Amino acid sequence: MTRGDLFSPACPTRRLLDRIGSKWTSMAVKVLAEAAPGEVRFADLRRRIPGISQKMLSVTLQSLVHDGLVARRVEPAVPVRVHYRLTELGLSLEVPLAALREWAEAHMAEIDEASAGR
Amino acid sequence: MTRGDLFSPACPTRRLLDRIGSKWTSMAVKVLAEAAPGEVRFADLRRRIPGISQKMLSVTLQSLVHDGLVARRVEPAVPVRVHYRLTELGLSLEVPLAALREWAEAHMAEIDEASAGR
DNA sequence: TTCACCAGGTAACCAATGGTAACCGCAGAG
DNA sequence: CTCTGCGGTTACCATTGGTTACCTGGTGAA
Repeated sequence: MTRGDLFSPACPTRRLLDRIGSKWTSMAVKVLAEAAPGEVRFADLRRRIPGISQKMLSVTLQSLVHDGLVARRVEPAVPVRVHYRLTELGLSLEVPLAALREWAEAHMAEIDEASAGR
Repeated sequence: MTRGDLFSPACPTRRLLDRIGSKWTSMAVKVLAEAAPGEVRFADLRRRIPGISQKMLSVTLQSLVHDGLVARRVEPAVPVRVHYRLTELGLSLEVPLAALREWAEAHMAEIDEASAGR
């Protein structure tokens, strides 16, 4: 359907997953949630998310800020410091997300087993 | 990293989201969960997931079966009928997923508002 | 006979995602 | 005077994900 597609206004879940399901978002949210209600600086986030590049961290945070899940605070210090923290909305998302995380930690081994099995 | 990349063995959440976060998986799981513990046939799924193509439903179901979240049963009838249902693992995933769905239904409007705002 | 249905498979294409590398200005350390 | 760290941005590429379109092969309906 290349056309207008008025469908799929439905399922907000998919739209949510489109936002938080991208490669690095869940890890960023996790790190920010662990630090909540404190803030984390850009470079700290980078260190705590192994393998992420500056660009990807940047765009990931931008989208989270854009969606109102993360707040960005610029400290006008000498080399400018930028602090990130979860908003209230972000913190509320943390609840179901933590449940999903627990499930993942408990059951991903079974998925791996099934995937490897055949 | 086109190379081996030994990093990111961590965060099972991201690996989970890599699997269930793709465009159609969440909707397929939802439909199967609504029908659980009953089964749903291919064409029924196709009708209940507006906009999905045959191919995408096919590959989506394949990956779910591959990951052990969905079971596939072939009924050797005249034009062969294929039935899908959530496995126990899939059903257990439904719990945190339902929580995420509830969050999405309750709060996506706020995200939309924030996104539209700027 | 021709059509549509069933459950897919295949091929080709296109857009979006993700990744690498380089660059920016500014500061303090050496 | 050069190097590093800070918080990005930009340009460029490769890979992936998703899409349309067409194929199969057997069946019952028109």
